[in-house]
Amino acid sequence: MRVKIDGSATRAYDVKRERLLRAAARCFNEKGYSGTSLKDVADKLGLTDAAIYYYINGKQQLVYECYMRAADIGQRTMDEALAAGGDGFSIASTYLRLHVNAHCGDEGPIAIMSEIPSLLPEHREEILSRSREHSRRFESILERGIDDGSIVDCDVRMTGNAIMGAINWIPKWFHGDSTTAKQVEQTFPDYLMRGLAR
Amino acid sequence: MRVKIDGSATRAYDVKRERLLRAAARCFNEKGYSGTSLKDVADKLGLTDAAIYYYINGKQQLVYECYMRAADIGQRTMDEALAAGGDGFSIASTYLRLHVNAHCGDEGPIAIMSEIPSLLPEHREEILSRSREHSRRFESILERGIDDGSIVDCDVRMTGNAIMGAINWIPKWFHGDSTTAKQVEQTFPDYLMRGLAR
DNA sequence: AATAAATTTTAATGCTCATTAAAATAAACG
DNA sequence: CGTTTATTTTAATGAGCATTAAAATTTATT
Repeated sequence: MRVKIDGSATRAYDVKRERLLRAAARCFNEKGYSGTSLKDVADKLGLTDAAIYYYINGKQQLVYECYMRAADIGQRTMDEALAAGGDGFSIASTYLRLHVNAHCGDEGPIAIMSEIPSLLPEHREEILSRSREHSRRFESILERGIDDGSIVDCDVRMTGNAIMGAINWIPKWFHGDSTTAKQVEQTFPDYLMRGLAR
Repeated sequence: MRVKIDGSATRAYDVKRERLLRAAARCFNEKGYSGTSLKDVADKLGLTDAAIYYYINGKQQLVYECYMRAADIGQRTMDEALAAGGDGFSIASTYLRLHVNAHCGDEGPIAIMSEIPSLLPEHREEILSRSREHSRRFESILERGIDDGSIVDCDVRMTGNAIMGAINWIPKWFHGDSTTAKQVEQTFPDYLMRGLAR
């Protein structure tokens, strides 16, 4: 295991570690946590399975960090959308555009939280709570839109579930070609938002 | 292994076998194919893992049958919606209602095809082809609606992906309480269809 | 180049879990 | 009851895979 001296110490290491997280996220999204062997992940990087342990503590740590990274990105996306301002409808719209882009764009694949039950109890609690917080924030955007008249009256919990589901399912069929990526980014937010418009 | 004499021979056996498929589908939906051990499934039935082999040939056979069952139900749902008739919009609407109900209603959990890569090659081909066929049929309903003016002009491939994703994700958060089931059945088709209306 | 540090590999180890065969129990039937 | 048939369990086998330690290799430093 490596010890970091200071923040600037090891750029190369950090880059490779990030690459590892992305490769893992892609594998997990495609074949599930348990369906992915460390060899699968290592193969994508041209490494041996054992080499992964130089960057991370084990497989559980790997999902955990993938999920945390996804939570971070989701949170940032939400912050950004709120900062952009506007009525509820346009905030939600901005959020969707950014979030779809996070899945399909160059930021690389972000992990979908499809196997919470496979997490270690101590991780599960934290991830689940962040995920719930994220849903709650999205629902409150919908509520705001309903209040300001920009979004049609609806069950925000269920509608939120529908929208998030549509997005979370993307990695199941989208495998990263840039033509399709553009289609997704243009179509998804449009369709999902049309269902909310008054 | 059991040999069936004739169609009517063993009612009890068939019932238990069906129960097994449902228990497996629920487990697979929650924890993924590889994340589910035969013991997990057996526990839900009050059996030992080995007992499962009395009903089915192995774990691969189990997913295969779960996925086939899902494909059967999806196909029947689609047939029914088409038989009900109407313009494209109302066919799509009927289909969504039936399909959401298949996930949340008493028909029990139906497997979502979230781990195609884990299937044996000979199974994968068949399941994948049925799944594609199903998508194609749904897209053609959307096209029909666009032609007859009941559905807004859109990219049917992407819009179909969005709708199917929203539905496929349901089992990730819905765990079978009947109050929520009603909410889903009332809200989902409504929201998903509003995005298609002209 | 010589040494030190960083990175990766090889080669075990052990655990989980699917699978199988044989034995045990339960149900049906005469 | 006793005997056959159906169902389930116990116990053993073996494959796959995460994990670890030590060795080998590559990269940086002087």
